[in-house]
Formats: sequence, C-alpha cells, structure tokens
Amino acid sequence: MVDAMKNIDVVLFSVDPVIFTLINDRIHILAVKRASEPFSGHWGLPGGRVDKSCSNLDEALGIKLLEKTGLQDVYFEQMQTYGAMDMDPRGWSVTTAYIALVNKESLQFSTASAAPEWLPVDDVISGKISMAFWHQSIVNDAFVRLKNKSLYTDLPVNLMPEKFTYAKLRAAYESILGFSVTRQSFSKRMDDANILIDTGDKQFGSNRPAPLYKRKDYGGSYYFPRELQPK
Amino acid sequence: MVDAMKNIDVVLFSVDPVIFTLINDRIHILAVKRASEPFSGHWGLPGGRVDKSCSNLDEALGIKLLEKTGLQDVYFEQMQTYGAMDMDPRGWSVTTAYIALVNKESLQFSTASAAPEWLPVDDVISGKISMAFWHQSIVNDAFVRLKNKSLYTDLPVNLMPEKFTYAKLRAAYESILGFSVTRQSFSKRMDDANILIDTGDKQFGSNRPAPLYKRKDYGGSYYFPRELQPK
DNA sequence: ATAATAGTGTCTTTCAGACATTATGAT
DNA sequence: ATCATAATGTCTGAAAGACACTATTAT
Repeated sequence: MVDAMKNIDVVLFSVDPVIFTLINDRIHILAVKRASEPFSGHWGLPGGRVDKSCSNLDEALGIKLLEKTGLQDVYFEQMQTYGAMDMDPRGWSVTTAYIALVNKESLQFSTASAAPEWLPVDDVISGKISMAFWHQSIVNDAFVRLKNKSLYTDLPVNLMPEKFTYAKLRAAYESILGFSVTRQSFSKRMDDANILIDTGDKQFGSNRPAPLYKRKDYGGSYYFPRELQPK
Repeated sequence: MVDAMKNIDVVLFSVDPVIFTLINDRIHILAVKRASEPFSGHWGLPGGRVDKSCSNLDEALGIKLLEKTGLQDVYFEQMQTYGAMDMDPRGWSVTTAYIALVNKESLQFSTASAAPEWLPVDDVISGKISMAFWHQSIVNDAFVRLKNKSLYTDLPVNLMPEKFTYAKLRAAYESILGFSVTRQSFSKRMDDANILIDTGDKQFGSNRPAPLYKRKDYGGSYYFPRELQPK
C-alpha cells in the first residue's frame, strides 16, 4: 500500500474510457497491453491517473483520448464510477468509466503511446480475452449501456464517418442491438428525427445509389419518441 | 493543500447523496449545516469521505445514509461523478453523487449526526438557499435526472409510504414533472405496468374510498414502454 | 340530494412493425 | 432483362391523451 494511502481522505483515482468502434460492422473496443505492474502484460483500458493540471474530469478524459487515439473531437459521455477496496492491489481505489464512440477510419494513433489494439467486444465480455483490474466488467457495463441507449437515442451515429448511408447506420444499430430493424421503419424513424442532412452525394454500387447523409449540427444527443422493439 | 496531495496518484474523494422526499406534495432535499471549514455554516449534502473499511462505493453510501437518516432500506442509485481542481479549496477533488428517494414518515433520524433539515428543492435550484462546494449544481443535476427518469420509470414510487393511493402517487409525479397527468391515463398506465398490488384496504374520506396499493416485490426499477407527455 | 373522487369505455393521435408496390442504377 | 437496393404507401398494433358516463362513499 502506497504511503499516501495512509491518509484517510484520499484514494487512488483514475479515468477509464471504453472506446467503441465498428470493424466490419462488428463492435470492438480499444485496449492497450499493460507494461507495468499490477497486471503487467494484461489488456487494459486506455485510461489512467488524471493529470492535475486539468481543470476538471471531462477535460482529463479528453486529454487521455487525445494521447491514445490522436483524435480531438471524440464523442464521449460519463458512464459510471467504480470504487472498491479490492479493485487495485495497491489499495482503496476509484475509477470513473466513460463511453467513447469513434470512427476507426478517422483515427490517427499518436506514436507516443503504446500501440493500442481493437478487441471484439464479444470476446471481452465472454471472457475469451481477459483484462486487468475490473476492466472486463466495466466493458460489459459499457456495452449494456450502449445497447440500452441505442434503443432510444442516436448514439450509434457517432460511430459513422463524415458521410454515410442509412444502410450503414442501420447495420450499426443492428450490430449493437443484436436484432434486425426493418429498413422502412428505420428510414421513417430517421427522417422524422430530422437530425441528418442529405448531402446530395450518392454511394454507387451494383444497385440503386443510396443517398449519403451527414449529421446536422445539433448539440448533444437526440432522443427518439419511442424505443426500437426487438423482433 | 494537504500533504498527500503532492502525490500525483491520489485525490480527495467523497460520496454525496441527494436525498429527495415529499413534504405536502412538494419535493425537498436533505441538507446539513456544515460545522467545519471549508464552507462552515453553509448547507451541505449529507455525504463525506468514504470509510475505507467498506468494500465498495455503494456500501459506503449505504452507511452514509444509515448515519444521516437512520434508514437501512433506502432506494438509491449512482448519478454522476464530479472532479475538478477548484471544487474544494484543499485541492483536486472528486465526488460521486447519488440520488436517494425516501418517505419522510418512515424516517427516524439518528441522534448521532448533526440535525439535518429538509430544504425545498426549488429554493436550492433558484439559488435562494446557497450551498457549499458545487452542491447547488449537483442538486440541480439530480433533480433534472429525477424529472427525466420519472417520465418513463417508476422512480417516484420510492417516495411513497408502505401503502398509498393512485392519487398520491400521481401527485408525486405531477410535482416532479411540473405538468398534470390525467387520472384515467395514469391509472391505465399503472395497471398495465403490473408493479403494484391492491392491498384490499381503502382510504376513506368525504368521497368514494380509494384502494390502497403497495409495491410488488420486483428487483430494481420498472421502465414503462413510453414516456409521459407534457400537456 | 350533493359533492368528491374512483372506475369504465370510447375515440383520437403518434409512431413502430409488416408488407406490397414502384423506382433506379449497375451489370 | 435481371438483380439489388431505395422510396413510397397502406395496414396493424401498442400505448398515451381527452372526455363522457357510471359507481360509491361521506355529508
């Protein structure tokens, strides 16, 4: 137990982002191989201690994300705070977990940090890939939150590139939710929400060209009037 | 700045519950007059440092609630964590805020703690009553959360006594939400939810007797299929 | 009988799901 | 012409709001 821990007023504190992205329409999370004890060699979330020159928590997380992903305009929201006696062998510790959503193609990893890797979220949740500290259970909670909020918000839009088709966005929803949504219902829902703009560009392929949309400039998240219904 | 704060790994940490109750169908929160610096003499949330003999955060909060209200089976849920350089003059500090809902009549304040008082939530939010640290803004966030979740959950049931009428529960919803809900819609909604039991007892008055309900034994919260709609 | 409130039933509105039909572009 | 996907429109269903009408108790 470190020296400072003898003071009853203070605890070990860190912030940990669960960074989601889509790879081949499947959800992955960003992890780094830990270089130091405890849990050296295990996968860990790309978080850590807060830099006390930051003025607040969200700013501290923004800096962590910049360090690890090279991106500045990442969407993130606070998820939940975990605190326990036995979470870290060094003593009573607290960590505030965040959910972040990024588009993989827009990322440019900075060279400074240890090369992070994308792990399929299913493999983490099933325990096929094991993680340091309570990170497996944090990832699990984060994915449950993402699933629930995807039923009634536009959260998955944050996984899209600048321009995207309804088909791609719908695939993201379906991948997260684990059930299929009819194309017509989905289009109507998005049209009614009025949160996307038709750029006028089309995506061509071996079919009728699909319109490319981008998000409108609205602050925060959009809440749909009802939830999507499984099956 | 205290000595331990020189160590970059640790921060000042506390848990702070925003405890809501109904008095004359109006929402109040529990506050204590601070006896020590900083903010001595100001109203503060009845929280504080975590006792490191607790094994986790929720347990730490449960103990705080027992200390301050004398109640053991209080409904609470984690709300949000605030961390900043300038929240506490003693240095970088973090606090995890909780929302708790109690029925005032069921409370028995322990004699040990400083006598807490119920403040009308409107007076705190408007700034008519000022609070220590960031507590005013925490109360504001907590009330916004309570409002939002009352649109689609059974959260306000936790403000009721053991047995209660639909009229009383509806008054709680209306007080929180700030708009009226028609009696018929409300009854249908509650009946469909199937989360309450008709005890068979009636509340008599100068009118047709109203059935007294109590909550069924279901774990966690109930989510209604849709939100209540203002006006 | 009157007042106050509870219970029942009908109608409307909103929005998601299902499904059929038409439209468009690549091959 | 065929295929794959987009767009449109119609029908159904769930659940909320509005409102009328009936039921039950105290006074």
